[in-house]
Amino acid sequence: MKSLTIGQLAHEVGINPESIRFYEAQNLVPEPPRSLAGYRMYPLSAVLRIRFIKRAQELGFSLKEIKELLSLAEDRTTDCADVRELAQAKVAEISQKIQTLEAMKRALTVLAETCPGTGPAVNCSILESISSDEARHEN
Amino acid sequence: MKSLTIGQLAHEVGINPESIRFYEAQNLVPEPPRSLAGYRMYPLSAVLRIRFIKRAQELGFSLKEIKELLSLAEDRTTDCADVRELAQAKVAEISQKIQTLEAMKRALTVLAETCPGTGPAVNCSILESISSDEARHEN
DNA sequence: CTAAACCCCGTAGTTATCTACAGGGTCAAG
DNA sequence: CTTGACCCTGTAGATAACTACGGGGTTTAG
Repeated sequence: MKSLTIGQLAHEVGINPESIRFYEAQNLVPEPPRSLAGYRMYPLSAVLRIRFIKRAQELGFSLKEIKELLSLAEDRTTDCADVRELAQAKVAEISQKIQTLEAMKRALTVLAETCPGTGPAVNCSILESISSDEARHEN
Repeated sequence: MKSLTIGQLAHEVGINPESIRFYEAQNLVPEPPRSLAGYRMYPLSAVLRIRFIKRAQELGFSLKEIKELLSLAEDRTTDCADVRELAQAKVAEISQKIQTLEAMKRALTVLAETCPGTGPAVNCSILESISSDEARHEN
């Protein structure tokens, strides 16, 4: 067995065939050769490519960024620094998101703690606080 | 001046009129009375309501959740505990997101540090690692 | 030989949160 | 009384990353 149908490939990597076609349409996966009947016949290397995509997604890269990573990976003249730059930019972006979430969490935790936890909500401190706080950006 | 046109209200809270109509369509803001010409005429309290929405968004609530918060806030029989529960659930959700992001950040940081930072990317450790790592979920 | 399970293409729908038109009416200033 | 800034409705587009569907052909197991 030298090649895989789209279904076999999808099964192998744990996504569904439609997603693979979608990746193809987005130029993340090259168009594979076709069988006589027009079926996509994937080389085994396609498994690696899709795993790369999935792993990069887990690391927080968007498909657009993954496309960039893939073309860097394919270009023999790419310098490591280019790749590292993308990685570092993504780290910075993730850090920023974390900061924002931490700020939201702190603010909400304070609210939840202030709430008496029982009694009519008419004077619930959470609702009051949401109503009246002028955006205290802690980030 | 007892009421505001949609443009005045929008200006007052710093969003644009289209968003207010959108909130109305989503039942986050009640339909206001209309002028003879059919213009929306908002009571001053609409300012508070939209500020509530904005503040809750900053705290990480989705519009759907905000709708829930608003109806809790309006229902005189609501108990504080119901509100606190929503807040705590949101704190948990945010914590989870933070954890995921922390894991992504750690993994990516390791990659970026391992990368020599120069030289051909053919054997760039980042690309290699993305290719071969079997999803090491650290979360 | 037939029925299930697969594949094809193209288009449309999903979720969230708006934003942008198009094609009209209205109001205030000069 | 005209011009520009506003308002109306309804529909479509933006973004991400798929998912579903309709209406077909193909392959394979029994």
